[in-house]
Amino acid sequence: MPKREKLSNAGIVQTAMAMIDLEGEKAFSMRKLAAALNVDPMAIYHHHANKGALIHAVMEALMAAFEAPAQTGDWRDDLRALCTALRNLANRHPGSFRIYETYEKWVASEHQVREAFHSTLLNAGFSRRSTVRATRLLVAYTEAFAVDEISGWLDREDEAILAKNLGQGPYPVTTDLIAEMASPEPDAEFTFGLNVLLRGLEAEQMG
Amino acid sequence: MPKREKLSNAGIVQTAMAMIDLEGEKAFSMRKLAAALNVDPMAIYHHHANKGALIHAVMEALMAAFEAPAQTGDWRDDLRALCTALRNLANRHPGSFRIYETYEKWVASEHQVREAFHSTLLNAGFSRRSTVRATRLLVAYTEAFAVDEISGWLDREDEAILAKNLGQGPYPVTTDLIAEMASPEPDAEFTFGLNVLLRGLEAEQMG
DNA sequence: CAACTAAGTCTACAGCGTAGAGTCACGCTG
DNA sequence: CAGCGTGACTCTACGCTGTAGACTTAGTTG
Repeated sequence: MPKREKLSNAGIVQTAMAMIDLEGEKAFSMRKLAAALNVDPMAIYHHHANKGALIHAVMEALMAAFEAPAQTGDWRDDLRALCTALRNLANRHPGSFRIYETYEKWVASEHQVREAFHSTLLNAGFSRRSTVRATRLLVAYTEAFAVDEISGWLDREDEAILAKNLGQGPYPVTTDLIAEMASPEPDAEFTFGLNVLLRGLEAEQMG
Repeated sequence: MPKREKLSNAGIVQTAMAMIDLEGEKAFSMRKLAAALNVDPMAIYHHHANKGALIHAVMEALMAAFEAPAQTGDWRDDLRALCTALRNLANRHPGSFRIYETYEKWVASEHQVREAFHSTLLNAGFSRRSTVRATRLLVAYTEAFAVDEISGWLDREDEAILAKNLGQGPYPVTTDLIAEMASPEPDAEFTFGLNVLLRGLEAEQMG
């Protein structure tokens, strides 16, 4: 009998997160996780109360993996860096992030992310209320963008299919814009939104 | 034997959407749907190939239920109205919208939504590229905001728990902002983001 | 050594999606 | 009118899921 590593709470979470990121949430099951850990399915229940609790632990680990960039003194650059870090987190953990996007429960470690936005905005002179609202705005945009990105952009093949389907359909304007919609440059797409947001926030900061 | 209404493709989808909106995706199953329709579970498979196809039909119905407001001539007002309509859709169909937010497959009827944004922005004088990008930005923000909203804002009770947890924790700035985070006015929150976006887009329109 | 505890295993159950075969009522053709 | 095909629905059954509860085993402490 080959001696096995002892199960650890964190080890289980790490393996679970890896499986979810690779195969997606639907393909993930306690039994497959147990098989990957070379362990009886029920063994996991000695470390996590049930599947829901395990998923919650994965969410905590996900947000804990956020790496806040150092502040530079330029709040625009800092916010750009923060949003980019969040986007990078999503790309590193697509499956988990997808769950996070519509996760209902409060995840404690996500306050690490909020803290970074809050302090940057307060330092930039935003009011307390605007700081909270701007954070919500920036995080909402970044997360939704990242989820779109994870799901994959329209590629040339999709473009052709789409063109065919929309053909002489009821959406002439969109049909006409198909070429622009098939974007090969997600970075530029992301930056565009960020620039619009920051320009809008500059005005808010003054007012 | 009580005579039953004949099953219809659309009727099934409608019932399924209602169940998902009321109970959430996790609680939804083909067997429960069949029970609600007073029918054998397998009967559904004569109208939809499998559960995935049924969910897809629900997604199509969801986006088809988007009601585009009439254009007024003021592109800012029109974009505001479009985003609000999208937010309203989410609130009317919280469970389905939550699925939509991270749905990977292409949903044909969502082009109805894009079409409205595209034509408004093009008419306002945005370039073709900026039109597509601005649409992505506006839709991303609105959808993510709506999902947050659906999940429920921090209420007074959460606020107390949060305050206790963050107590003298490692997030002093966020802890200090708890009062501002417990928002009783989602409309104001949404409008704040919208205003920032539109101000940022005005600059883009000029440049 | 005995007793307790924690970790892992085994068995079992209800619920899931759905394949495949069977049943039944209807409308068409001869 | 008889026969028959066809499509809608039902029944049974299979493999997968999460997990409760009893059991086994290893390690620690008195």
